[in-house]
Amino acid sequence: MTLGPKNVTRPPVVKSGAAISLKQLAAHLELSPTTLSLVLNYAPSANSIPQETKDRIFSAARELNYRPNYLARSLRVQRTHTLGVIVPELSDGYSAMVLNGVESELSKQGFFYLTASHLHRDDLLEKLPQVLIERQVEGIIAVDTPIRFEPSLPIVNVSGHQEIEGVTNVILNHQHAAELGIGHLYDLGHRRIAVIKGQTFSSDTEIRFDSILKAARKRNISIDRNLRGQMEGESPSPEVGYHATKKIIATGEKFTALFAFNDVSAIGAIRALEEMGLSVPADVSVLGFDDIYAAAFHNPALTTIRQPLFEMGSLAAKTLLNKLAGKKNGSSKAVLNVEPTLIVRQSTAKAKIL
Amino acid sequence: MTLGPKNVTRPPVVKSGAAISLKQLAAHLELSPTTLSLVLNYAPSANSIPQETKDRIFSAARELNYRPNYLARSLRVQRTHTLGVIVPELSDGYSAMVLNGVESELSKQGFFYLTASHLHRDDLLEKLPQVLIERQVEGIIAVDTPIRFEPSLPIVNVSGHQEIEGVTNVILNHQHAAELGIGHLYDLGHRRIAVIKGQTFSSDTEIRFDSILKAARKRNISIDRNLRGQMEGESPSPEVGYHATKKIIATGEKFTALFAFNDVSAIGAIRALEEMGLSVPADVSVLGFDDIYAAAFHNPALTTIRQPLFEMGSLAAKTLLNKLAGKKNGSSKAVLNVEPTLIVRQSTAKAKIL
DNA sequence: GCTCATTAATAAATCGTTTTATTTGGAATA
DNA sequence: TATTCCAAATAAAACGATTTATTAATGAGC
Repeated sequence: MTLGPKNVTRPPVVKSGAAISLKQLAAHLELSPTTLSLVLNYAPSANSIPQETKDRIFSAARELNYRPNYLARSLRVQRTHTLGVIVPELSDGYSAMVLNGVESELSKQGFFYLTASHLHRDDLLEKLPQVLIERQVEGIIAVDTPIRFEPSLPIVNVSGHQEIEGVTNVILNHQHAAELGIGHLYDLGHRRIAVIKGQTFSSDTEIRFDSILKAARKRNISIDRNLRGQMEGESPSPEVGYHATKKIIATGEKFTALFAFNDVSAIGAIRALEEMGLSVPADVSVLGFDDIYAAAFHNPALTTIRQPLFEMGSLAAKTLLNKLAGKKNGSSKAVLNVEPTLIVRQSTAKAKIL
Repeated sequence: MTLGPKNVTRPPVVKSGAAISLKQLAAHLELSPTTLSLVLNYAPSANSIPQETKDRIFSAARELNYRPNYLARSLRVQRTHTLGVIVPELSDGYSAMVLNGVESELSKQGFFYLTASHLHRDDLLEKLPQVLIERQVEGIIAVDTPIRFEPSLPIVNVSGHQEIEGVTNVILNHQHAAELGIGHLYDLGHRRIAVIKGQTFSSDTEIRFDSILKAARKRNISIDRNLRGQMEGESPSPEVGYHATKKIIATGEKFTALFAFNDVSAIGAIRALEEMGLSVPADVSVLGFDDIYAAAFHNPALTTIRQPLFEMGSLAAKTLLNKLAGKKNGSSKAVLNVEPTLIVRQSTAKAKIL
């Protein structure tokens, strides 16, 4: 293991020099801006221009480090190659993962994006799309965010469940997810299952809960009223899962498994259970949702329903870019489904006989 | 707990209507664009214009939903109110936290930002600043990212350690951090301490390691060569900490405490230790770094050196905006220090007698 | 009745590109 | 010799705003 030279400051590779405009470059070459523009953009009409002139232009552009002003170009060609992305907030792992997928796709296609967080605030939910539109984004990707405006440009909503003209929703197959989760617990012998429901502001809250109830009913399991927890508060920390679980325990109702709304709340739930002297998974199995990074390395490692968040992000981006490319003709689906996966780790085990 | 109506699609609040330009609005009012511009921007020279006319303008703008085109305005006034932010990647919690702080400050001041990930790739490290500059960002915030270009605009580097003209580095007081960490372990009686060193591409790797050695030496502790682990590979998962720890254990050299490069690697380290039948903290104390969300809810909860990542992000943003505002005069410090905090949780305990 | 200031507005230039339409000089054609 | 065509380039308009300079009409002061 070599330590290597420390605090190396590599010589910068790119020389700077004040920005130079096309007009200045043209003056320098004693040519018109038109000619330079045609040549530099490989316009078809530039093939009447002799190679020698082209070479002069290219090499001067390189030497004087000419960089076209994207603002001016965008204004003229009416395309910004920029999207807006609206998320609840950046800190919660979920958004960051989706964003990661979005970025990976956009960067492939030369697009950039402006990020904005709405923090669940109504005023921002209304204002942010407006200011993004002022900034001439070509489309908007919303992540777990309610649409409070009439879309005047293409929109893809990750985990959106509203049916709105012009909005494509990228959503998880929740029925399948619930089948996987409840099926897994059922197969392990669990019959008394607690469920933690998400915050009211999460788009997936209702459908996830309903799907779970349905999957349970299918197996003749009913989720006792006392075993239904509710996540409350804004915090994106495990605390909300912790408190919800404490409340369930306080009812005295017995259960052998707990299906959390997501991994973060599952982690809080485990803490609450262990504080009460209950061991996971020996006494109670805990099932998470999402499969965030922390899930695999929690102790015990979380069994969870994986949402392909990165893929959902890149799918959203891909879809939006397609919408932009295929003007009009791409009537584009209103819903795109992605499939969940059951990831079995250490937080679930055979049910204890009550 | 009420379930509430499901799948509510609230009526959109903002009506759309195709975008209208200033010129069109002016035509509609039978006034010149100049007049509208002066009035709408509250220009001083507009106070000769009678209130009645102003009212007509304002109400027409509202009714026809006039939104100034930010591109056109930016081009004219030569300000974009946009920054570029370059991060290694988005998924790793660290960048997301810093970004969160950046955003919170920028949104206060009406700025937006374009995010770009360099993925530790040399070509991107050189290209990204260029394309951001083409897009007329007014400054760049780099996060844990080496500067490979001569700065032609204001730059703030979070966790940067290169001394470059025009670049302000926001850095943690590593000497203090090391004192806190080693001091804590020392006070618990630990004398044989393993240290996991960061990946070579992390800006903080060298200084953090050196500071730790120095703090140890000050207490007459030397860190055995066999107890120096190295994180290897690109992955932002705990796996790299896991493997580094396995290697240390394999040397057979005994130790009672381990100081990890960060929380993610600390989590991997704990897994490796437990796999070898060593209990944390009973047999080995593990100390993390950063205090990411997962730290508090890991099992055992991580004792860690907290970096105020959110604050570092907002400080970086604030500093950059100040640089932009105070043209020339703000000779602006080259280094801004922020202070670490020791957060004691459950992963450290009194040293076992060897 | 003349000058000057004020009010209410506008024309035109500008930001840095792209694009359409036009010009220029020479060579080929009839 | 006049016409047409082509190569090589340019002028000017446009994108949608802001800003500087200018105008036209009115009223005040002497």
